[in-house]
Amino acid sequence: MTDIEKTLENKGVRPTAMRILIYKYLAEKEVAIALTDMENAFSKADRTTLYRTLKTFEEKRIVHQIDDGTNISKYALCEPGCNCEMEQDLHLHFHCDNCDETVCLTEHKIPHINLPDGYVAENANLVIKGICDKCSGQ
Amino acid sequence: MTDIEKTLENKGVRPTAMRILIYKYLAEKEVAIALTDMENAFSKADRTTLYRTLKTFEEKRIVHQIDDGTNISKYALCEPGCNCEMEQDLHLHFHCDNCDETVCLTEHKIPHINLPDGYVAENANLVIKGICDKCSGQ
DNA sequence: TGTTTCATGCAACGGAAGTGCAATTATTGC
DNA sequence: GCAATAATTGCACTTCCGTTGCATGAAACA
Repeated sequence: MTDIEKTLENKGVRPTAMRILIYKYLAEKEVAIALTDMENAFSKADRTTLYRTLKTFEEKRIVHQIDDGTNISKYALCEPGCNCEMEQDLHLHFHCDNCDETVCLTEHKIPHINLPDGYVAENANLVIKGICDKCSGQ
Repeated sequence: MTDIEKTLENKGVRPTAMRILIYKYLAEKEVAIALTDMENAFSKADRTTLYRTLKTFEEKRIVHQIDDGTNISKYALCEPGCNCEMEQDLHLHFHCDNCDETVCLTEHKIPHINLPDGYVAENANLVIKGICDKCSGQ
């Protein structure tokens, strides 16, 4: 039983062949992945399977969904021990307008914001747009 | 010539009847408006006209686009004198998970973030999700 | 082994964004 | 005012993404 299988079981999802492949794919990518990206990477697999796998992973806190302002949902693996919903684990994301890739900046947490009376915060999403290190470096 | 017509002309768009109506609609709403909302409000007008008007307004800095994580683009009037792209005018948005409305919190600016080397920030989007004052008050 | 539960694949739907083109309206120059 | 030009609006259509229903297949369980 591999590490990935253990991880999946610990999170409460059955480690099927497909899911292990998808997990591996997400693990080796350093950028957030859209459903379309997965379709291209797994041309044999069905769209729905990929979709539902991502949803399952999200539900079980294996990945977190990222909304980078492109109106396309993307996903990235959670850090070990991350509890996505907790304020201390909410990190910001960077979207490069040049290469169109989105990355997690996990070490940059979203600062706490004091809201007006009556507003109750439950989640937060901060996306910085600009040019990423790879694109600006050249 | 009304104030709205002057505003539109100053921003470089011809103040047609349709555009004045749309501007008024946006002005009297306190929440961010999606294209679908406009369709319902202006059942006589064509979707494309509304769509393109919003795009024109956005281009001319009359409205700013808001991405609240619902994967539906919404729009709200810019504050007078606002230059949406400038860091000092980037305010945060609040999306209520109960009533599904999104509001600008213009007095709450997005805090400056120090990015890793090589990353160049050009824009930022911060959305807090939770329960708004109207929904939590009851 | 038979039953149940879960995962996968196929087909289709619906919503939203976007585009091409024709028709209409406004603006400009004469 | 009138023709020529440019901008705006409306209609039809396409594309893309997210999502769901249903049938099949594989795994777990009794």
